[in-house]
Amino acid sequence: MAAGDLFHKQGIRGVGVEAIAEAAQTNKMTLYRYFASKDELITEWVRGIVAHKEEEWKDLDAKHRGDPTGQLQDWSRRTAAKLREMEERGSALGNAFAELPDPNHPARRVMKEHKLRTHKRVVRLCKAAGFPDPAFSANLFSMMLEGAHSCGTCVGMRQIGEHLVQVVDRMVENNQRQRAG
Amino acid sequence: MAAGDLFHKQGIRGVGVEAIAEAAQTNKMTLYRYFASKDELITEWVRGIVAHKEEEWKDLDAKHRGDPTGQLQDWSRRTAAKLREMEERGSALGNAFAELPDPNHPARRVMKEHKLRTHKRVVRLCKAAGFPDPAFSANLFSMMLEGAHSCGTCVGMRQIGEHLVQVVDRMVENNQRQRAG
DNA sequence: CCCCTATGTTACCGGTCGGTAACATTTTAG
DNA sequence: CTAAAATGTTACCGACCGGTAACATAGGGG
Repeated sequence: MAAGDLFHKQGIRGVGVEAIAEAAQTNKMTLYRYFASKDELITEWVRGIVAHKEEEWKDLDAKHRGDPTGQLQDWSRRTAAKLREMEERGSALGNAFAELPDPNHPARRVMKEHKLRTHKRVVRLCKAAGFPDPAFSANLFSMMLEGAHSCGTCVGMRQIGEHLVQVVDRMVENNQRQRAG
Repeated sequence: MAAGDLFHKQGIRGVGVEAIAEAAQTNKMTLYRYFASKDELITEWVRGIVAHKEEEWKDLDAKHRGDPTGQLQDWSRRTAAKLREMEERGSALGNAFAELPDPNHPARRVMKEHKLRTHKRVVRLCKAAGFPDPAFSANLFSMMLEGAHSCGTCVGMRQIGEHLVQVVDRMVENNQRQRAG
């Protein structure tokens, strides 16, 4: 869905259905034959993003099977890579969350469930990696990964990405050293 | 400005000028005699938030004069306290940022300058606190503080606040131990 | 008391937006 | 080739929104 770029760049509320249709190389009428409302469009877009992220987690899991610390490190590296080519406008999901004040909006539910799944996954990884307080470390990771987006707008995405990777690496190494020694 | 609550709760774009006027216990006309446009209203609101935050930094500085680590710790504690009484809807500034896609919007400029000032301040504090890599540590702090808002929506604001405080405390203590030993 | 200023009221304008109806056109399948 | 299904086109509706004009009402200082 190329229309998603519009949502991300101009904000959900800032882009009209007509523009969405144009970006999707169709027209409003056909759009409304597939989606009942703009909200459904939004929700489907969010669902797509979430699905993509979950897919990435599967990739991560496949590439580092039985290596939780490797997964965590790769996760930070991928995030840093994405940050590098983002520049200015923040996270798509984060912005969408901000633009949908209604807590009962279906798109919000999708996001929340995804967030929860992701968080549980990170906790699980931290536990498997042998962190003494998995919930604590997971929160730390999540906070940084989330915060990097907004923080990068003033520090520069490259630097924030690098530091992100460094922090995660350092935490992982410290943990491994502690377990070994 | 009580109208600011509306901006925060319903989103900038989701609240009309009429509603703003009502919240300010006046009417649209009088509003437009003081503010040229809705964008100016937004900008002034953002300016208010920023001013309040800067004021808090002054407080922090006054309360912990010559004690940079104390400032950092108190900063995290105050943020945690605010998180605790926030529940659901994220950071006002963060959301505003997401809702103003135009990078040349005056409100965005205000936010960006504030972010930059804050970041420099944190770097300065980290340097004064004797952190070996101040830029690195400052980024770490900032990332966590920013990320806590969005992260708290799935973990719970209380827990995220506690962990935030713990992390900062631990970092500070580690640093002090390293300098002493 | 009166004038001047600040505030309130109402109605309105132009524009945009989400969504729909009716009809024309193209594509696909049998 | 033809019938049916999908897609495109145009025009429109009602609602809302940012912003303004004109006028009414207060209210405070001389």
